[in-house]
Amino acid sequence: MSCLFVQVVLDTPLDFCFDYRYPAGVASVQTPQVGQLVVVPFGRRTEVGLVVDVKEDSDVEESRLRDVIAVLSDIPPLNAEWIALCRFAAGYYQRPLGEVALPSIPKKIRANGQKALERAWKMLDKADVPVSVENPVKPQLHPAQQQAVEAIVHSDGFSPYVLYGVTGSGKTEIYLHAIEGLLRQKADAQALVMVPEINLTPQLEKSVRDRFPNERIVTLHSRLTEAERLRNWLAILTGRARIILGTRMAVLAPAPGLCLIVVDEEHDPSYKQQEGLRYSARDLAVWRARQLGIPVVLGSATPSLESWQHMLTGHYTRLELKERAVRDAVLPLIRLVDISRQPLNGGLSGELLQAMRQRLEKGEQSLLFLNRRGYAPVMMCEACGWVSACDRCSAYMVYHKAHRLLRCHHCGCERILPRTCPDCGNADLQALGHGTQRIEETLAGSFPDARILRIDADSTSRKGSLQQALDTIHHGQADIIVGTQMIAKGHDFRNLTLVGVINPDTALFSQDYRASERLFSLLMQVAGRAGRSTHKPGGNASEVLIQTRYPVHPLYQATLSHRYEHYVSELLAERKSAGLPPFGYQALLTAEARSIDKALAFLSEAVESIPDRYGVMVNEPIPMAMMRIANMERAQLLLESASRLALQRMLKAWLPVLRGKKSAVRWQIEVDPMTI
DNA sequence: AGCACGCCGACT
DNA sequence: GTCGGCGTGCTC
Repeated sequence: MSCLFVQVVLDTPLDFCFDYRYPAGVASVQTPQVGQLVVVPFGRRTEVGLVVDVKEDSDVEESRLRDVIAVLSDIPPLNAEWIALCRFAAGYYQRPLGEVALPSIPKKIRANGQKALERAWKMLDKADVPVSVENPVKPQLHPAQQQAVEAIVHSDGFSPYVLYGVTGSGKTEIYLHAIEGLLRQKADAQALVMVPEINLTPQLEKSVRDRFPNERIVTLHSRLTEAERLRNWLAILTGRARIILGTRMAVLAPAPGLCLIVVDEEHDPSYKQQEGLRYSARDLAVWRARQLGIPVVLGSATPSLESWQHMLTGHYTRLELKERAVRDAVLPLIRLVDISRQPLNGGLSGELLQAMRQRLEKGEQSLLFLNRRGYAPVMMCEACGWVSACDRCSAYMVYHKAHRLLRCHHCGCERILPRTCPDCGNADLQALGHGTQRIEETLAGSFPDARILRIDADSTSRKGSLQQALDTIHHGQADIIVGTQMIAKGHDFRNLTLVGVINPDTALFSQDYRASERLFSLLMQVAGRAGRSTHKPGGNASEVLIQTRYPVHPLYQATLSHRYEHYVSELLAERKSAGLPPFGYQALLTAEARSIDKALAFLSEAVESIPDRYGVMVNEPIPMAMMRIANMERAQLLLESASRLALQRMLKAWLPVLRGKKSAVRWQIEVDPMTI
């Protein structure tokens, strides 16, 4: 009998597979199959790998071949579609297959934890029969929702949808109905719903569980314990879990019966992984849907320009929700407060303070949104001009008053605020600008009787403290909330009728061409926090006050109507004339070294080593906007092409050359970068 | 990436 | 005389 060989991928940065003999002893337990997990010797360790091919012979020298030690025969093989997805992601984002496929397999499996596996199987079997509950209440769909659900449920093959609707227009309800319709079509059907942030999974999970009390629902995100991850992953792989909820990593869930993918808030930059395999979970979701021939729903109040353009060209179908779903709930009134010609009180305009006072008198809540934590973004000596610069980064250290600390938000280093200026000894250091802590202080002075709650990364570092803060708001135990990004997404507050946006102008002049797109969606999102439920009779409409020095800017003018499309065509025209995404494709090579010259020199050499440009435009290497972080200086090289294929070909030919170069400089390539 | 082997400085 | 620095080389 001829010996069999298997080709195995392992979690290494090496961009190739390894052949192993598949000995008769192992074959008697289980015939070799693509997608199986096997235990193999690797160097002087043993590793778990994934079989990607079974063959009659191997090109590898006989003497170098080693034997497969064991097959993880309890675990059903990962199917060919899943492997193809990993292959695509690895190829497109220019990483080895092993770095895509293996990290998505639970660590307890890779560590060959037999006990953990047994326990997980047992738990799965025990909880396999959910208790039947009486039918959940389903709200009546309005016609636009009905239409959207019909379209999704009756999709024929690959069908990408942009579900475009403002906050509160009932997108979640559409997801729930579409899931219900599609799961009903096949007994083994599975649905995947992704949200951009881990903080949003609990509330999604709750609404899904309430609606589907008889289905097994699992989550997949980075805060699962290893035991949970193993259990959930097995539930997905065996088809027991019919609904999968998760963050971007869930796009790699090995669901054999996938029939629907939902990407909620599809425009959100969090869908792009910023380290390791730098994938876009939204793009992979669309690829996966195409591969499987299933519908994919991209939901947003402010769709990405990429999706919007696909919608214009007819590649994606537009499903639109024009009103808020709750009866009588209206969109908040947006007002621009011109702060260029008026004195501010601790960063707050008279109009905003007045509006807050009114809310306090009526017992309603206000929210101030400010994307800057800490007390003041920089400290300064007015006598000599000293500023609180970080020694290790090209950034200012932020003042945190509670601990009298200067803290660098980039490298994390801290030092105590000096009592006097380190340069001239002046005793009077000034706080410049406003962070959430300082706004909180100002408010405490202006509204001594109000209950003020600050929500930012500093106030919610303990586990569960964000949820606790949100509960405080829901229970009406806070009058004024001051917060960062963190509160912009998802959470709706019933008694909140005023949102103030403190300092959004910086994004208008950012180097990053995507900054204004992001600002728009952020403003729409914070506006969505206000007045989601029916207004009290006689009450005023909810209001959003945006403090700006540029009220005539088209971006702000477009927010007044809440209609993204008023602004999006302008953005698209700009992108088109500049050849920027979605009309062009980019890749970014970044290098970091002890000195900027070394990083730049590396990039210049890298340019020299390009074997074939395939017409791709290669820009000059330049220092990055944040040039130095933690004493490493960083430079970047932008590659641009009107053709995605040309860019891919160029990278495929070039990166092996680059990897072959021995250099002390750390570098990485990012395809479709989000920020440049 | 790990984890070897490999050849030069300060310690019991 | 050994412990250990991190340079370069390999993993079927």
